[in-house]
Amino acid sequence: MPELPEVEVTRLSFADRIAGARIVAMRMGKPLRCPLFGASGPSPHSLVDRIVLGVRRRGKYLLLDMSQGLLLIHLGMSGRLVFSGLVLPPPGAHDHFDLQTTQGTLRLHDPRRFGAVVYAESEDAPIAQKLLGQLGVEPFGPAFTTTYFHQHLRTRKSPIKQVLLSGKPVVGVGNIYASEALFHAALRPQTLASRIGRVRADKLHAAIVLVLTRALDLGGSTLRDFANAHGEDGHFQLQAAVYGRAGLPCHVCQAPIQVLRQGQRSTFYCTNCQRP
DNA sequence: CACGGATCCTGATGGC
DNA sequence: TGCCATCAGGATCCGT
Repeated sequence: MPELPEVEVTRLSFADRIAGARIVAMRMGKPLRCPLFGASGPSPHSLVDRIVLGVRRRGKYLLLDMSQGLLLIHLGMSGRLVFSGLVLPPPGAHDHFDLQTTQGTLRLHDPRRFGAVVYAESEDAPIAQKLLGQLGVEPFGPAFTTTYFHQHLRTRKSPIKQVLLSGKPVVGVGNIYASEALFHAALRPQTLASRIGRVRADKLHAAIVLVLTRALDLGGSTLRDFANAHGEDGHFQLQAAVYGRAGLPCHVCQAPIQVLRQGQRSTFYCTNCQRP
């Protein structure tokens, strides 16, 4: 479900409410992408009585800082977090993690189980480094400059759509926002990244920031089931220019939006507005 | 090392 | 209605 805007919207929807809470209990359901605790890690019970200090985000990971250690939470394709001060209903078949605190319960619902909840002693711990260490720069951070972006693209031989999805130059751009950013930059998704010159790289850089910012403002995209931790839908999908619009007229030129497969993912674009 | 493909898992949808 | 194929917001692993 979640690309960077959805993850950030989720974070904003419960960070203030959980900060300062004391952990009362924890429950795990079916296994997720990574085991919660490594072989030599603490027992689940040992999280009890730790204090939640706050929630940060790195790429598509949420980092739940505690008085000792942190939890890395990833929503995968189908994950959704709920945080409620009320008593939650008994966990369903796809509720794989509950963190009960003095201020409410955080619950991960993830039918496909591509998500992850992982404990690490610190951000420098091996497991945290393995998950976070290779990530590209933050799109809203100072390291994401036009010069850096252009230099990175020059080294990549793949189509630009796949380079964006790789998360190497910049994190947080997933399948929806990659198509959207390329549309706003007037770039064909098949264009080899290495063939993109400075001017168009700068344009794509601006398009990425613009699209992610707009999606954040609109509360993310709700395609099938995304909701923030309050249970509220996002609205970006209502104004997507190309994503999910195969065969429909381009809002700019009326030509039918095309769809193609790149790396087993659908890419949407306008042949007329976007050039190789 | 960089690339492309297969893979993890469940549910929704559409064609026959 | 049932059955099968395809697709879905992500990331990792494994050949080449």
